[in-house]
Parts: sequence; structure tokens; C-alpha cells
Amino acid sequence: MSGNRPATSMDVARAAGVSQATVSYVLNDRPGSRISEETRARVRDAAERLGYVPHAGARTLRTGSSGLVLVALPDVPQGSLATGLLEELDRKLGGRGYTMVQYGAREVKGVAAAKAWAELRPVAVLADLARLTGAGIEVLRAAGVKAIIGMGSEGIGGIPSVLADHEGVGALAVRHLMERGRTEIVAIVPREEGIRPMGLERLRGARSAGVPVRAVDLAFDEGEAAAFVAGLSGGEGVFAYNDDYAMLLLAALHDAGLAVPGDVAVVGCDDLPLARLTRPRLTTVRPDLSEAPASIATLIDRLVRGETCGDVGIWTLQLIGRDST
Amino acid sequence: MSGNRPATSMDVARAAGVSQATVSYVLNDRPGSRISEETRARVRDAAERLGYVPHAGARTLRTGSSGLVLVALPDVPQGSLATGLLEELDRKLGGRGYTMVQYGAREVKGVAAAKAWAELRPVAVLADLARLTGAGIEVLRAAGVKAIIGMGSEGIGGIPSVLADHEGVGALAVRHLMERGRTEIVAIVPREEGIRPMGLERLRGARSAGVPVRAVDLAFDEGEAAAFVAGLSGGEGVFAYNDDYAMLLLAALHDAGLAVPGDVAVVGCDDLPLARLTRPRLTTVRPDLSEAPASIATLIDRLVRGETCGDVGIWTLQLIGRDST
DNA sequence: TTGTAGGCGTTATCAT
DNA sequence: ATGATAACGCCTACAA
Repeated sequence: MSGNRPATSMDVARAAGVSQATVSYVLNDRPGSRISEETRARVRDAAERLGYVPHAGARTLRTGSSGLVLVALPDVPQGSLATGLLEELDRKLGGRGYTMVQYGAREVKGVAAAKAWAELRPVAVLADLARLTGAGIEVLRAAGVKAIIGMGSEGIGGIPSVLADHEGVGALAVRHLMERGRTEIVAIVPREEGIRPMGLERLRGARSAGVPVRAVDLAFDEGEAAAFVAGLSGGEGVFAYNDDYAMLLLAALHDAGLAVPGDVAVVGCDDLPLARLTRPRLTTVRPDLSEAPASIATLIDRLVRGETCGDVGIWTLQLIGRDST
Repeated sequence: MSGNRPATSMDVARAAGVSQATVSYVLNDRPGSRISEETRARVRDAAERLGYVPHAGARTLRTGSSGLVLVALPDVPQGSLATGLLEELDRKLGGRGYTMVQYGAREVKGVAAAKAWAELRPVAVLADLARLTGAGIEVLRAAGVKAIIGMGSEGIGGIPSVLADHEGVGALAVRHLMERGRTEIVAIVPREEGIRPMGLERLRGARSAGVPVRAVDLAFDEGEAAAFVAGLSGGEGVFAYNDDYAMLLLAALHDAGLAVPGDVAVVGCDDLPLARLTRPRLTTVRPDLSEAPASIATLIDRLVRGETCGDVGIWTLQLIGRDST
């Protein structure tokens, strides 16, 4: 019962006593309902009994198209936000007949990664912009990938992108600090490789608000945070890049005996569930990703159909004022 | 330059002025190096120029085996721990010639999910045990999947599993609380659907330590936490299921004016970076997953080769004593 | 040293 | 209403 090779549609045909073509007709129920209900039942029954499952590779070969959507996102953050987005995107794509699959980060970027993806002949590739190069895109194009989409914050020429407005985060946070009467603004820029670019964009946004902003590089480390806090004179408003860094600062401020928001105001970003547990409660910029899955699914669908599309935003931002400012 | 269909090995052959078989020989460099270095160069050059990438589906069809390893994990937790594990597993599998791919949670479980996975004719499936049913396993078997592996905490008959020792977590936490002189022990059981089963196992482990343990159902909600804390008489030792719940309790205890560990001791699990930032610092059970990727890769490899294997543990546990106990 | 040919599982066209 | 048959892209035993 186990060592056999997988059942083919030919096996099903034999078991049902019909031709193999009939099996194909029944199982994909082709429009022309020229097959008797009784035959259909026999075929379906045989398929069930044999545990027949169509061979995606063979179908791809024959039809010229795998319904595969390849998602190659960075391994770095993967917060619950991104996880939820992907889950919903998967659902949406499934509803439209696609199969979404996530490809790991082994082949880091560029042409090597593109070749690995291209082997699967996906109909769409959704990749972190940092992993796409011009040459890589060319490889995907040549492999017949209809929809090549970048994800990140700065679009790249030639392909539509799903963009996160990191500058908006910085701008919103700083504007809020100003409204709360802070004039001395500090923006944290994380030193971690994977997220530093976003930190720089949030910084740029912070500086667009019209007041001088002091940028501070910081690793996610209690020692560094303590040193940073020790240099504070009091009265500053700090945009901490995200909730994680904000929590790091909150702890350091607590240890140093500085009051929040009395001495220092802190704003994070992400509205993490854990960040609501800080005392004082953390003010944060909440990215609303609820529209993203539908937008992305539609974008993919359009591109696969050969239409041309522009970039699409991934979130809308909202400042959640709590006690830390 | 763009509307064409993907280049085939036949195209490469024509461009290089050789037969299609020669292309195949060169690109896979077959042992018998019976092809002149000059021809090889011509072939490789042509392949490069045309942007040729082999068609995984066609190769699978011909060779009878895709090197695909399908990972179908729950969408629920996906902490940085699991993310890191998968990344490393991907690397390990890549080194052995497999292609690892993560399949979303759309088809929730059972036969439907198994059929969706089986279409891709993976050589191995690594799935959350909650998503595998006997019938589903049968479908995968019938589709020729060589390695069917469950991930979870309680093995299921017939397939090897990668097991997490949740009982060990509970036992270790409670033993620590006892050592710290706590006699009244409370174990939190999360009410969230996806993680509740693990909560129950950790509870069972907690009860194996030989002292009475009061179980408390709790949603991840500040209101519920406050109500729970209000009912505490002081002196309890609480095993909070994980660091998230521990942080929830820490906040509630703080709000209620109870001292930690003076009035109540708290132990979490996971050793989250964010949980190190609480004041007092959180005592936690740290799961060490560093050996897991290698173990799993080896397990897959063995099964694919037809050897039979038993279960494998996913982690070793260590209690990290900090200030909350 | 290189070319020829067959077949993997599907779908779809064309006869019957 | 159903059954042959060809083709998709690739690998490989065998022939030249």
C-alpha cells in the first residue's frame, strides 16, 4: 500500500474504465458537460479511492503556467504585523486560484536568488527590494514571470512596488512631539544591519517636520541605551524608531531615574501588544496594514493579466497618543 | 526582449550549435567528462546569454523527484525563535541540495491541506502536528512524499516527529519557584485558540513537580490580568506560560501595587529580548534551539533515503534566573 | 565526443 | 459522449 509510485490520471482512467482524457474532463469539469453523470461519479470515485492528486509540475508544463506566487521577504523583522499580512494575502490569492509560497532567504540576493526563484516558473514574485537587482529582474523577466513586485520603501525603476512610508512615520512622530511642546528632538537610528535603512528614512521624515533633529545611532543593547540616556539633559522628545527601541529606552530612563514624560518624552512605532504594557504606556505610530493584502492581490492579478500598474502603498499611519508623551 | 517565452535547453542548444543532450550534459556536468572544454564554454556562454534557467517542473517530471521540502507551520506564534530556526534549516537543506519552501496556512488542515501540498510532489513535508490527520498522511504517502514529519509536542502514530518538550518547561519553572521558597503555585493557561494546547501541556508539566498547582485561564488582556491579580493573596509563585503573559502579569501587578518578587514571583518562557527590559528583570525558561536545524535536516535526509527514524527533540531547556523570582 | 529518441503526467485538439 | 494523440521541457540510455 505504500511503496508504489503515485497514481496518475491514467491509473484513474483504468480504474474507472474510461479513457484518460475523460478523467481530465471530469476532474477539471470542462464547460461542455458532454459526460454522463454516472461516468463522472465513477471517475471521481476512482480518483478518491486511489488517492489521486494531480501533478503540479506536469500541469505547469502542459498549460504553460504554474499558478505560483513566490514571496521572498527579508528574514529580519517578521513581526506579527507582517505575518498577518502574509496570511491574509495567501487567503486572497487562494481565492483567485493562485498558490502562494514563501521562499527562504538562503540565496541572499541578486542574480543567484533570481535564478533559484525562476526555476519554479512562478507567475509572480514578490520580493524585498533589497534583494532585487536590475540583472535579477532581467532573469525573472526572461523566465516568464509576469508580475515582479518589490517591497520596501524606495521604488526601483521598471517594476511596480509595494511601498511603506517610513518617512511618514518619522514626520508623524516628530510633529506629535512638537505639539506636546518638545523643541529638542532626538531620533534613534538602529545600528542593526537589516533595519538601518528604514531607520534612516524615518530620520529623513523626522527632519522634514521643520525643526532640528539630532540623530543618534543605537544598537539594541542596554549598555548603549544607558550611555545614551546618561547624556540627556532633560526636556527632550525622542522618536525611538520603533516600539522595541522605545521599550529599550523606557527601561534605561527608568534605571537613570528620569521621568517619562516629565523629563523625556518617547514615541515608538508599530503598536506592539507588548508595548501597551509599559508604564507609562507608550505613545506610538500605528501602521494600519488592513488594506494591504487586498491591494497586493489585486496588483498581482492585474500584472499577471498583462495590465500595467503603478506603485501601491502598504499602510496608513495613525498616531496613538498614550502616556509616554 | 520581453514578450518571448522562456528559453529552453533546446534554445540553448541551437544557439550553441550543439544538440540538446549536450546542453544537459554540460549544465549538469555529468561524470564522464566526454565533452570538449571548448564546447562546454560555448554552451555555458549561450545559456548565460539567453538567460536560461532550467524548468523545475519539467525536471521533476523527468527525474521523478523534486528536491522540494515543504514546511507548513502554524501561523500563530512565529516568534524570532522559530524564524531563526527555519532560516538555518533552509541553509542546511540547501547545502544538501534541497529546496525549502514555506506553505501558508490557507488550507487549514487534514486531507484538504494534504492534497494541496501533494500537488507539488515534495520530497518531504514538515508540518504542524495539529494540521496532520491520519487520512492526510495517507494522501501524502500516496503522492510519494518520502519524509512526512510532524512538529509539535505530542507524537502521532506512524510518522517521526520533531517534539518540543512543553511539559519540561512547566516542570522546570515550578521547580525553580519551589526552590525559591514558594509553596503556593499558580500556572497560567492562555485562552487563545492556537496556543492553548501548549499551555495545557506546560500545566501538566508544572503539576508533575509534586506540589499542588492552581490553573488559571487567562486571555491576553489587561482587564483579565487585573482581575486575576486582584484575587491574589500574596506569596504566590506564578508560572506565566511565556514571557508575553509574564509581561502582562508584571504590568498588572505593578498597577495593583504588588511587589515582585516580594509579594508575587513570576516566571516566563522564551527569553525574549523585550522581556529582558522589564523591571524587575524577568526570570524565564530559555529554550535552546541551536541544535534543531541540523537535527531536522539530518532527519529529513535519512527519511528521504529510505531509512527509518524515530522522534527528535527540538530544544533543551535552561532556567535563566533574574529578578522576578 | 556528440546526437537520437523515448518518456515522465497533463491538458487539449481532433477524430470517432 | 469518448478515445487516440501530440506537446510541454528535461534527462539519459544507447547509437553513431
